[in-house]
Amino acid sequence: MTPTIKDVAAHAGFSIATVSRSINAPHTVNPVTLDKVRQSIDALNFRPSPLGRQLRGERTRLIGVILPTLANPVFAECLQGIDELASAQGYRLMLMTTQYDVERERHAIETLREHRVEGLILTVADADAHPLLDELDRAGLLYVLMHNDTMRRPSVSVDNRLAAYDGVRRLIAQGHRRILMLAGSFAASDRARQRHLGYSEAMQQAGLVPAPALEVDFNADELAPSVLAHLTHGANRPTALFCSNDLLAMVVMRGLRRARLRIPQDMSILGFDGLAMGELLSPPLASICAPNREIGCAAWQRLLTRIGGDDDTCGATPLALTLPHSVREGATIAALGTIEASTDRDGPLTAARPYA
Amino acid sequence: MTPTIKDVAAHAGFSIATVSRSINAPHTVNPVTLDKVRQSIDALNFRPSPLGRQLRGERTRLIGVILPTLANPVFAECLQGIDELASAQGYRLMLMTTQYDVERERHAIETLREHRVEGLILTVADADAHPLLDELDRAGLLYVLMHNDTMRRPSVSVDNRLAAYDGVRRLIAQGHRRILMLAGSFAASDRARQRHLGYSEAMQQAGLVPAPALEVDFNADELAPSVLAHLTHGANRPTALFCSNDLLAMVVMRGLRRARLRIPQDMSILGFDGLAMGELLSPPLASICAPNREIGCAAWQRLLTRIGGDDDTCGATPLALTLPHSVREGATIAALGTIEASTDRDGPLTAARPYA
DNA sequence: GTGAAAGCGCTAACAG
DNA sequence: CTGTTAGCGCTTTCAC
Repeated sequence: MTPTIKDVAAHAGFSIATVSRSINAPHTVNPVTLDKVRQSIDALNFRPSPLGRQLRGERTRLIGVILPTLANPVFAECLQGIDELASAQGYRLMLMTTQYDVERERHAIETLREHRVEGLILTVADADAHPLLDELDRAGLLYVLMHNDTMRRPSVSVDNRLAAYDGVRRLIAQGHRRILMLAGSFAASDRARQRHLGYSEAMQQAGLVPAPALEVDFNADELAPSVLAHLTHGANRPTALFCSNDLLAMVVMRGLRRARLRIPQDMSILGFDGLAMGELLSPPLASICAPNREIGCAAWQRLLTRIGGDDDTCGATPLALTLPHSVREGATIAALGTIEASTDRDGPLTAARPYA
Repeated sequence: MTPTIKDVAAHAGFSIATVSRSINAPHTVNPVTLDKVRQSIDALNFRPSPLGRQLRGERTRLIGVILPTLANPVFAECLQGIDELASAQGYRLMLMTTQYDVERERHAIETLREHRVEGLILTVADADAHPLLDELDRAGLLYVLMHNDTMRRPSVSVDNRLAAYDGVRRLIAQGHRRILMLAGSFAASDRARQRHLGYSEAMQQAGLVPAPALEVDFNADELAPSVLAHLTHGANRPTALFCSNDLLAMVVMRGLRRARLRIPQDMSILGFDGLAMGELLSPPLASICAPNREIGCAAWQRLLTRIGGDDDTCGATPLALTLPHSVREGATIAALGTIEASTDRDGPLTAARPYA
């Protein structure tokens, strides 16, 4: 069916070795020969099979990408970033999703290893204590994490703690004092933990009392009554919500509306992710923005560097690459009419941060 | 590094052939031998390399997926559907994106063919007259289109014309008479054309005059002044907009708001795609829903059937598989205060349709 | 500058 | 039931 190197050799009247050289090291072959070979290649429309090369121990030019889901645009955006660079540089993507299931993570890693991918770009639920990643380290298979917030492994992410801190400070600066953090069912993820830490720090620094993150079911059509009670009842109801991601923020906004709360008059909302879509909402969603596409790009670049052999593990490059976040203003946040809290001991938001 | 079949053979004290058989045809091998081999496999943690198999001409268990972009959740949802089924059935996905660029489509198809994928699932800009697809037909490489609306090729889609027709009828039933269709920069796509046909038919059937689709720049921050003029000026301004996809609808909604138009009081909006996200908007976006995940699933299943060899090209199965659409109610559509048009000669929306 | 031949990991005849 | 062998498409010594 598809022509092989043999066909070309026969057609050109040379050996397969010469054909191979014409492709991989043109300068080592007689220009006249080269020309004939090339003509045969064109005539037969020959393209060398990656399979042969791979088997020969060459680089497979394959990289594996493992994501929790594509339903969250955060990951689709990362993937977009990876794909743009990687495919322009001649690498192919093998994609697998895990639905945050550790067993599927294991399966994906195994499968991709079998396919001899040169490296892995992945997002796992919790990176720090992850036996599979330890195994990758041992096996010498290169990988770069995206979004996972850990110092122990190669990763590209924003500083989730600092980002959350910055965002919550914004809420506080707007006069909010009773601020609650909401998290999805994967509250156990390293990101969510870091974000909660940032929230807590911002609160404490303002003399406020941080609360544990309130877990919200992502997929339910309505907010659970117990959650709604937390958000609406009593004089101590929160005036602002920090949602651990944008999708959650959108679900919460819908839930609040159904409960006849107005946004932002009755409740301010701050998301996390910076989904492009959030800006199209009404009111546009205020969010702590991670540069998702860039995270994908950077992850690819780090992987490529490492594949290239520049093993700078012990060098200057830190394991965790932190990309800058930003806080996107949005009409889902309103200043609290009466500034209840003047406890802001730290001056304007641009003041010194508690940690670099 | 990774153990090969040879290592296992040596470890177990048998030939590689026996090891191979133990894996691929266990029943043909002596139980005692089998047991030993299996122990060696476990001991060495051996997993057969797909590369060897592939080269041997076996099935690669690879399928190629080519999508315009992942920035539009429509395609991410399709991909999700494909991935769920395919990876559960032991197939791997190689993903490439094209940004609607024909040259990249060509490159993607070529690349994936080189990798000996067993089939392709793809969405192209315009399927009918697509030389690359003709070439696939000739070459005998199986493929299934998603979302492309053509009768000439294997595809899974909704009936874009009928769907648009149904949606626009809904607008008409609400009293709207001046309805404009908006399309993105890929107005040339087969889908967009079909949707415009459906729009036109619904209009004409109600005695209204369909207009050409108004092209809108997707990525601009604001609506172009010329577009805005169309939408707002004069007594003949439209009261309802049919947007050829949901992302466009969202951009348009934002543009209208910035121009101080209220939705739906000043303008009704109907989208197309049924993005889950649309329901989280405020007001929730009315949309013509395509079952995107299911389209992905169905495309995979069709491909699998064809790979399986059941070449029913000449059989009963029609080339184009049409999945049912639905019209999602949403608060972006309001009934027109004064029902200007009682020209609706066709009674309720459930009446006979112009084509099956 | 070119060709012959080995071998990557595996499967599938074909012998034994 | 098991081993030997050839060969998938390719790169790469090693001779010539």
